[in-house]
Amino acid sequence: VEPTPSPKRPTLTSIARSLDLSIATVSNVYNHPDRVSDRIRELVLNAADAAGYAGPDASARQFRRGRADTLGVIFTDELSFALKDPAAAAFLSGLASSCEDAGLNLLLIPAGPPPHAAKVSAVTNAIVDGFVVYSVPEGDPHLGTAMKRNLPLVVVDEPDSVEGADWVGPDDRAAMRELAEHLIGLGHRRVGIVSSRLDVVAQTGPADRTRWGTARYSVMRKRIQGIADALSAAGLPPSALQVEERFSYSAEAGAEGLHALLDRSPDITAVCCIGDVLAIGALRAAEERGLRVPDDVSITGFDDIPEASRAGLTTVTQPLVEKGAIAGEFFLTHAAEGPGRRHMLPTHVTVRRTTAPARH
Amino acid sequence: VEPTPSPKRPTLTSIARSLDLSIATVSNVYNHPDRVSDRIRELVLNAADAAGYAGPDASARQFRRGRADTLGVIFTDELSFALKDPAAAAFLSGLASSCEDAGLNLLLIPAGPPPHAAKVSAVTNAIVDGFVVYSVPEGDPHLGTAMKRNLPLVVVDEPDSVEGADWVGPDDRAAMRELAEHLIGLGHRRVGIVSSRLDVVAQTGPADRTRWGTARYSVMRKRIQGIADALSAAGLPPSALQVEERFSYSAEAGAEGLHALLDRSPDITAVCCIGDVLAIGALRAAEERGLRVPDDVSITGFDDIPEASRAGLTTVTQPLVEKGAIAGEFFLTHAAEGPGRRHMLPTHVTVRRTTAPARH
DNA sequence: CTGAAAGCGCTTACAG
DNA sequence: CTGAAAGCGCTTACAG
Repeated sequence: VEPTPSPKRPTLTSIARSLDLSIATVSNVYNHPDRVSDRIRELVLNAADAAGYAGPDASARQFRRGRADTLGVIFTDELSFALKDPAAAAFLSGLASSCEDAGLNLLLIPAGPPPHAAKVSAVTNAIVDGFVVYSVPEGDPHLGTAMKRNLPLVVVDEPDSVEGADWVGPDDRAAMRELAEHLIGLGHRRVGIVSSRLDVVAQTGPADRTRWGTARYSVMRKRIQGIADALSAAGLPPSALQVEERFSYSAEAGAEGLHALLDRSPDITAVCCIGDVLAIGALRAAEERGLRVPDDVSITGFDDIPEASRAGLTTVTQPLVEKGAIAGEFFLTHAAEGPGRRHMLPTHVTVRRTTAPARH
Repeated sequence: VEPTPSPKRPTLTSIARSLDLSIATVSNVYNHPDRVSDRIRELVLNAADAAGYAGPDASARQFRRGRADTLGVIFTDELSFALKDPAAAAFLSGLASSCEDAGLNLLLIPAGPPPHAAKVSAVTNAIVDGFVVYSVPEGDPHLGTAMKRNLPLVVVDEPDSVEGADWVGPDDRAAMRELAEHLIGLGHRRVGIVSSRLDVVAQTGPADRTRWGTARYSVMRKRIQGIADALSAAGLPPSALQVEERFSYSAEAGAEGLHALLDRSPDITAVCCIGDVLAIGALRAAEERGLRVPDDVSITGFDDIPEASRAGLTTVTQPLVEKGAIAGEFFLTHAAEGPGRRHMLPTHVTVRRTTAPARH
């Protein structure tokens, strides 16, 4: 009489042994059902069921096969932060649609803000076939870690040029310049900008040219640069531009930013927010001050999230969902088409109800 | 003279061999740096760098250790779909915040709508330490697969009672009843409901009592039931309630729903949308019809997403981010506190600017 | 259709 | 501080 097997977690081996079959056959039941007789298949499935065996262990399987069928996504911020941005959610939604078609899972990797980076990054241990890096600052340590893993890498938005990576994003500078030209055309001569943090080293309040000109968040830098380009092309002095920096990217920050800007420069007639979420908050802040938009101040955003159109916000439209889909495609076609591809997303200025001629 | 090793991907073993060290020592350099002399550590790290070795292979490591440090999240819909709902994004954000603190990654598993379920579910192969299932219909096959894996399981919203799982969600029925009482108090006697799909088997158009009473999406069922409760407690006949079902959960669907409802029952004075996203669309549809809200029609939502407050929507407020955080906590404390816990989320009716006395 | 065998790359006691 | 050895659970040619 054999001893009854101890009540451990069942494995392929234990199922095989209990049935006096080889593990190869049991494996085939799950992986190549057609290579196995009906009788055996049923036998195995029943035994598995009885033993509470849910099929081959996922991590042993993945280890053995060498493919994770998973794409890792790295965000700038804490995940919990990033997901509050509808633009990021839209991006993720587009990415998910590429992945679903290919049967890929998405692993969200909480990279944490650079300060945390002393510890081993979750990027090191992520079981993935490649990475999509969403908008991280230049020199980000998680990006560095991802690069070392020698897996396909797709960078979204920033940093601008990462060796061995594909890239997808808009031309932030040109897009924002076009928006500023719209404003200048309306007669605006004093422009304020509300930005979320420009650099890894936090700073709140007015940001001078040196500060924003060397920002390691290159998307922010370029958007501001685009406005500066337009202003200077119109012959306006550097003082025509005021930048107010906040730490977070939220409606609250946008509201604070607008207040700060108008408190210190009451002659500002147009406030460009670096993103729609900030602009939504700025709209509310203008109302709090008893200012009518657009009659008293013009306010603009960037991204064109769904709420922007409902709020009538004038903004720069970029294809957010498509951005995610393209990032997914880049990963999927990485082997065939190699790294180094760049996909510039089309943008346009969408004029709605928050911009109007400057009041003088 | 030894042959130079072939240019394969470097491994712990190849690094060890090239340095004439044991693999245990090389492993220690990465896993227990303190157990290793400075000299050896540097030696190994340099050799690894030169060889392009990024550290122990993630999946071999995970296989060996037996812990994935990853939580799997299963959504009802295609992921790409789910992420368009700000309530889901807020939930995920809360979940991410619990996970970040614990150093867990989040694996988003595209479960796909039930029709797809014939194939092997991604749930089977997901390398995770547990699952959070977000609002799936009763009898969902992915949920069944997840249950079989014998891992900690947390169910959010629905289904209602899953054996061996923890649960977190609001009391949908009571919450919606309270909202309906608010409406009845304002004199409304004919109420329309716009719902996204009620059952796995799609159907668009009017949903009769049998349809919604047996809906496998229990959240929808309960919310409708809550309104029916209030109406019947007020002595109103079943015909006081009209339900319009759409397939998707989107602003467009909400707009279509409102139009359909008012086309067929022009005497409806209040439209309850089963969620805020639908309500946002219904608001727009009312405008399209030249109806003033709330003077001509009252419109309500459910969830209280950020945009709801900006739109002035009267709705049921539930703590969305907290819901995610609690789901994360449940997973984290699963071992200690065992399954079967239920956390009922508090809700309240938030009256804003889209409800007013009924026009007669 | 079924099975014996090799081996994926690593970590962990344990011994020295 | 360093190393020899066992083994995690599985899949895949290959042979019969």
